[in-house]
This record gives sequence, C-alpha cells and structure tokens, in this order.
Amino acid sequence: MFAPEATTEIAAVESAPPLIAHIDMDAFFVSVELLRRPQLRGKPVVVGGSGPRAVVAAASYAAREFGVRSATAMAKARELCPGAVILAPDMAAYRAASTRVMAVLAEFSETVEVLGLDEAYLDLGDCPTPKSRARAIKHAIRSQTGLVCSVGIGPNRLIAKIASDLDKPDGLCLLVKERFLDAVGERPARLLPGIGPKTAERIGAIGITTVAELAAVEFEALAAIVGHSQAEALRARARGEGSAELCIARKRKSESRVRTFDHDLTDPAVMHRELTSMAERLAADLLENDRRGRTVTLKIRLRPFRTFSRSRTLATATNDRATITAAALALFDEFERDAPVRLLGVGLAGLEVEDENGPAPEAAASGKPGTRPIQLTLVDLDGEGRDCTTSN
DNA sequence: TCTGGGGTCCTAGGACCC
DNA sequence: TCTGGGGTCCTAGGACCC
Repeated sequence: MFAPEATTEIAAVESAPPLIAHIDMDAFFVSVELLRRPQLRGKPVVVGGSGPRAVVAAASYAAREFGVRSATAMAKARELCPGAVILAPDMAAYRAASTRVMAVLAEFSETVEVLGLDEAYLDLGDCPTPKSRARAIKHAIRSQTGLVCSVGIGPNRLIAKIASDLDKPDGLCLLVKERFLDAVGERPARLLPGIGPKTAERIGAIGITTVAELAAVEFEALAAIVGHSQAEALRARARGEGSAELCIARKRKSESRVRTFDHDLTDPAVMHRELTSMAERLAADLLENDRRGRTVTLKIRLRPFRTFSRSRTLATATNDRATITAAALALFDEFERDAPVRLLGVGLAGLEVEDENGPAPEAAASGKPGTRPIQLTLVDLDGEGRDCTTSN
C-alpha cells in the first residue's frame, strides 16, 4: 500500500500525510529492573514504595493478570498477588535507561517529542515504509538497551498513541484514519486520551460508552453535559482527528515537591518543618538549573482526602530559599484546617528560564538589566524553544 | 482502587484597567 | 452618573496523564 521509493513525493502529496510514530516502553520500570534481575522474568513483579500509603508504580504483565495496575495501593496489590516480588523504585536507574532509549530514537528522526520517561512521539515524515522503519526502531531499542517497546503509527499523535496501545506488549500497529473507527469504534470511550473516570461517567449518563457512540453523538446533547469546548474536543478525538505537530523542546512551567505522610499530621510545628524542608529542596533544584518563578503554591490535603491549594504571586520571579519558604509558611498559617493533614506540598509556577544567553524573555521585555536580552527574544520567537502549547 | 509524585490544561469568578 | 464591554492577571479547583 505504500509507494515505492521513486514515487514517494507524489504519494506524499496525494494521500499519505506525514506519519507519526508513538513509542511506548512496555512495563518500563519493571523491565529496567529485570535487566539486572533476569531470574525474575515471567514472574509477577511490582515496583512500588513500602509505606502504608504507597501505590504501585509499575507492574509486570504477570502481575497484571492478578489485577495489579499502576496506582493500585500496595496493600491491595499484595492482597491480589501475594506471590509478587516487590521492588523499591530506583528512579535514577529508570532515568538512565530512558536516556539510552531516547538516544536510540534520535538516530531515527530529528523530530522526537519526549513525554515522560517511557514514551515519545517521533516524526516519520513521508517515510514510504513506516512498518519496516518501526521494526528497525524496535530492534535497535532492544539490541542497544535490552528493553521492549510497542510502536503505534498514525497520521496524527492521537491515532499513533492509540495504535501503540492496541497491540501491547511488543506491539507494532499502523492505523490509518479511514480505519480508525473500524479498529476502535466498539472499544470503550475511556480508551481515548483525555477521557478519565469522571468524563466517562458523565457521558455514560447519556448512553455513550463506546468510541463510535461518542463519534456519532449529537453535538448539543454532548455539550449540555461537558460544555461546548470539551464537547468539540471529545467528538474530534472520537473521530480520530488530531494534531500531527511535535514539540521537541517543551518548557517546564512549574515545579513542586509534595509529600504524603504515613500518618496524618496535627502538630503545626512538624508541618512547618516539613514545608520548610520541601521548600528548601525545591529552591535548591531551581537554583541549580537557574530557574525562577513568581507564584508560590501551597498544596494541602486533609483527612480523609480533601485537597486544597493556596497561592501567592510575588512581585518578581525568585528561586531564593528564604523567600519561597516564607511565602509557603505564610500561606500555610493563613489556611484554616479543620482536620489532620495527609499531604503537604510546595510549588513554584510561572517559571522563567534563565539560560546561558541571558535573562528570560519577560525580564528582557520589561527592561531589566541583562547581558543579551534582544538576541534571546528573537531566538525565542522562531527558534526550537518556541512554546508549542498554543499551536495544539 | 482508602487512593504517590510530578506535571499539564481548562474553567470560572473577581479585580482592575481602559 | 446605577452602569457597557473587552482584556489581562490572579486565584482556586477539577480532571487528566505518566
């Protein structure tokens, strides 16, 4: 179905839109652990914390057969699968493995959008033989890292992502737009990214449970329950419509540290200590990367599970330890608690990047002193650093 | 499913300005 | 002056994703 080399260009113009591949590592954290513990292959293995409130970070396929999934409470996971081997997360190892995987992907395309540690989109352009390209990618990842992935190929990000999920693990699936509803129309609408438990329940209330039903729903009926804007987005997704633009240099917009306590806290002095410690770690990391932000956010979760946030925007961006700590403690002291505290967190939003070229664009635009403000502003307008979130 | 940690985007109301 | 409309910023909460 794909044109031979000589007519590639014509084929691309006529029918073949640029193709996107979605690469999704299979049971990533577990698979990294298995590299150094090969004797556990095929067994139920769970990566997760050990505290009373820990959850599963990753489960092997053998463990999934017992009903253990990501985000299952560890206590529940042990109950479901008493024979599971439980391993503590080793994020440094997973980050290192992720870096190796992404390096392999970079050999195949200049345009790679990394999403988290275990996923990426890759622009295949008008590749005439996308399936053999995908096989080559899978083979390279396996031979260079020892890890297995699933690849989905489609005309846009949405279809590529869904395709990568259809054939897991070790999958390879190419899905064209025309066949989208044939392939997933009868599947639950929950399959679509952006439809979580709440939205699934809401649309279920008007009788929509499958992708095909969502694709065919009368617009006003859908808009009445999820709003016009979301209705538009959901229906488009159900029809396989989506963007094919990748963003290779996303800028982080906020950074935070949160902690759920093994036992709920009631002593304000202890909470002050915890907040101070988180604010200091946050500030240290921001300082190390030369990032500053203006809005300090306090996150607080009360027993049993009520979550609140309070924020304050400062006059200028900062990464100063004392400033962030003082703002977080002030927000905390102003908050009226009526129950013990399960979680506390400190965040900084509205981040600017201060890289080697000079101050962040905001600072440059507002006339603050900097080394080379004009160059940076220009680079940022049309360079790779362009913020792509607006073009989606 | 007694529910982690680190993110993103969206919505909605109020303040404030012109 | 009894009262418009648009734009932007800030705050809080919700939903979702990996």
